[in-house]
Amino acid sequence: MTRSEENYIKTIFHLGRKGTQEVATNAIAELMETKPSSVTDMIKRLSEKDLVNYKRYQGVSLTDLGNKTALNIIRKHRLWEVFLVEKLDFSWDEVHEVAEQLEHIKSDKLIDSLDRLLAFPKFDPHGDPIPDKNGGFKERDRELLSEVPVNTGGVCVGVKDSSATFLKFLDKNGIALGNRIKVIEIEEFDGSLNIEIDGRKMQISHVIASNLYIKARE
Amino acid sequence: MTRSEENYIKTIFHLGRKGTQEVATNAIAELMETKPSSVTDMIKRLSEKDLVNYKRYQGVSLTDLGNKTALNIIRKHRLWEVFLVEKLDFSWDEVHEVAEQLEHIKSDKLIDSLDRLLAFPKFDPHGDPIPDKNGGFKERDRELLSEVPVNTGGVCVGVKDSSATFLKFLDKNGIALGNRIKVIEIEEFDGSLNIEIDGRKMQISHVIASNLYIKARE
DNA sequence: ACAAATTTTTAGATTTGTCTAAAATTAATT
DNA sequence: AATTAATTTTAGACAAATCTAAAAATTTGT
Repeated sequence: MTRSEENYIKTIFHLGRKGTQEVATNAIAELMETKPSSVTDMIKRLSEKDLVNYKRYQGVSLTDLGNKTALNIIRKHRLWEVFLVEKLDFSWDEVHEVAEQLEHIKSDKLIDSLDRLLAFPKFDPHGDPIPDKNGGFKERDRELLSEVPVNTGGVCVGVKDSSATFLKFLDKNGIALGNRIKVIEIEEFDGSLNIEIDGRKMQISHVIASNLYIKARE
Repeated sequence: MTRSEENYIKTIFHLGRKGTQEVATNAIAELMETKPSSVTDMIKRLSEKDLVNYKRYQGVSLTDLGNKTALNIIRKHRLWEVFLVEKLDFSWDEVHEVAEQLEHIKSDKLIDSLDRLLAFPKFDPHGDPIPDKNGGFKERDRELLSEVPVNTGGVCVGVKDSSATFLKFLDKNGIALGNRIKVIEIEEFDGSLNIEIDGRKMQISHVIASNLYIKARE
């Protein structure tokens, strides 16, 4: 597998999660910042290799092999992210770019040893689950902060948007994974929330709340 | 810099160390297991980028920029080797292949943090020196075991041949960096050596001795 | 349902890095 | 010094991955 093929597989995986639909050529092109015609070319190659199911004009989906491949790349990406934060003191907004490179390194021994060094972490620095060697992982029970009613709350366990911009904003406002968050009031007018976070009161916009996951209430 | 360009620069650097001569196209092709015509093509590209000095039919040498580039790649390669051995329990014959991939990862912060994690090592697992951030490094005073006279010795500090085959042979015979080696007798007939290594007596061929470095006698 | 808009694919070109085969240059040998 | 041998370069071709521009298929809107 070339680096480029791996990137396409990964993108198709991420787009495939959302809806159960086939993934559109244009969606892939947009996310990868490339042209639809390039996507079509690559899809054909991936189809030859039995990594995707493809019928002209009908979008694309991963085969079992493609799915397994995607999970392996994601496993590597997320393990490297943990490594960068835990061992090299990277902040959570700095890890993505480097992990994008490291995820393509080919060595089973390397990744298994890394897993061991990190004590087999189950989640990456953004709260996303890390697939195990066989591609298995359990999506943690969680819900968006914007979805819970007033007077409930929970521990912050992940972010939906993991862009550097959003993560830096959270840092600046002292919001991090592990914080205990409780919704005090929801503003009718613009949907902004008054919350209590680790004892401290603050107000956040609806957009912020809709990108923060808290552990689901049982 | 593309991966391929980096590999050429690295190869030219290694070949350039040996003699002070310009490096021959054929030598590069042989070491990289590619064709001379491909080498010529690439040399032209590197020349355009001011990484090598090149005159047709006259061989090639690194510019200052090329040299700096080479040292940076070698720094990364050797730091990753230390990481693999120290943190991930790789053996010294397993590190090269993976380090060949890792050396191309682009992130100054990554490599500086790695350097710190490893406590700024000065030598890699084969005893080769690790250049610092500015490309500076001191070649350790050392000599080949095959060059020292009877009854002298020293600590084993490096290997000349770092192929997996040779390293595995050393493992099998209990020879490792840090061992104290003394030459007891040199066989006239085939140049093989009777040595004492960490108290234990053994015989090694001339070829073996000419690939083991010991710390130079003052 | 049919025209318009959108999406997707094809066709042909480009860049990088490689190759083979042939030509040019340099080195070696007698 | 002239011929042979070895090395190096050129010329032309190819695969991977991309692009632009145009054609084909699908979806949308009225």
